[in-house]
Amino acid sequence: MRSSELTKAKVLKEATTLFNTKGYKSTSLSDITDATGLTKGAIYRHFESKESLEIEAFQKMMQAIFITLNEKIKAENNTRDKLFCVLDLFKSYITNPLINGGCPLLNVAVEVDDTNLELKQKAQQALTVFRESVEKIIINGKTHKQVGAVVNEKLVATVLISSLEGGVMMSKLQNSNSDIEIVVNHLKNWIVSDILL
Amino acid sequence: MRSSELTKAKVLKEATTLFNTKGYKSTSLSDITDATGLTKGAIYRHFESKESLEIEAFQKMMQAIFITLNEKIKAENNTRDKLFCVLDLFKSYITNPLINGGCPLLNVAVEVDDTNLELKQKAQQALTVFRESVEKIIINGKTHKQVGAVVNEKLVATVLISSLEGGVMMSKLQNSNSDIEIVVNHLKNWIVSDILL
DNA sequence: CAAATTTGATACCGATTGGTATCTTAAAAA
DNA sequence: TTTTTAAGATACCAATCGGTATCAAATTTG
Repeated sequence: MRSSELTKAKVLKEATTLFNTKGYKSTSLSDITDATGLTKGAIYRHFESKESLEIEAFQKMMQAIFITLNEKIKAENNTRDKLFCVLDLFKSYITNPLINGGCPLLNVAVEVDDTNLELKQKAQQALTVFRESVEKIIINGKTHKQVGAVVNEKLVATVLISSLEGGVMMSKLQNSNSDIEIVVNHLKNWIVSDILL
Repeated sequence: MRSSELTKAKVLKEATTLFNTKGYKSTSLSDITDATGLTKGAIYRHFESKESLEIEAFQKMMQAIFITLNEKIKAENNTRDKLFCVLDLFKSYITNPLINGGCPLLNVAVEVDDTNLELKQKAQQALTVFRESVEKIIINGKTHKQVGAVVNEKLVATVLISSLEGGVMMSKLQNSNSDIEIVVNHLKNWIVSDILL
């Protein structure tokens, strides 16, 4: 009966892709049964509702992203290259997506309203985690004299994230790399000339 | 029979609000009949399908935004203040919304997939119109010696729009003005120090 | 091996979806 | 005023939605 876990993983994997490409509301249970070859009975054995499946899928995506991002950040040993990891992550949403459909956080943040309270809270938490990990790079950079002492880490994190999310939106809409690449290049120049010592 | 136009306008107005707050897919015909007090018969007399109503509603929102934005841009007589109009527009999505639900372009760009081809095309066109109107400010600024000749107008437009759209997303998710205000302040400083002569 | 348990398929549920045919009513044209 | 035309309400449609009760098969456990 070990295959039970495989079934759950399969559902989660296919649902994840569907939610991030078609949208959460637009993805029906039958979309998921079609993609997995399983039946509703199998899905509802592992998930108590569509909503909880949505939440698990979102959490799984964000966890995967944070884990690989943190690994890459840790692998670099200076502030510049750590920050560039964040830029590369967003570029990869378009050029070499780990998950199709663009940034899961952006997708949920825009789709969700006040009827999806729990999913919205998860997205808020994800944004906080993400922002804090950028701020941490800046703070550590100050400690190691790689970042100017007057630099405001909250401002840097907010500007980086907003520009990158907007860049992903634009590139996805235009089916083109050019917007996210313009944004990433500009942010690299900004980091080098205004943030780093 | 004069009321026919009023009825169509009423449907469009309520549908517009619903689409931009709940989302297009999540808004049902009965949501619209509830909001208007009309019946499906009345709605389908004026719109041939839900999809065409979605498209008309989106176009109406973007047109309203472009018209008021262009008026405000024209009312200013220097590059700096014209660019600041664009920033103020995005701040207003959160602080004093002309339409509830944030930026209609962002909402459609994220919700739409390749099953909504026509709506996606309209969103692409809207982004192009928007980008070109920012580029025009920069180009005119060069002509009037208010913008450095080396400034790349496409880069400026892309960076402005992406940052602002991302800022709206963040502020809407967090139910707070702070993110969009940080973004707007940062962009103002950038414009003054790097774009203007 | 036999018994107990879990898994997943089948068949169903009521509610809601977008959409339409029809008919009354109200307004415009004659 | 009468006729014609158009607007909007009613009542319906098949399809699909998320969800569940049930049962057979597969798997663990004893």
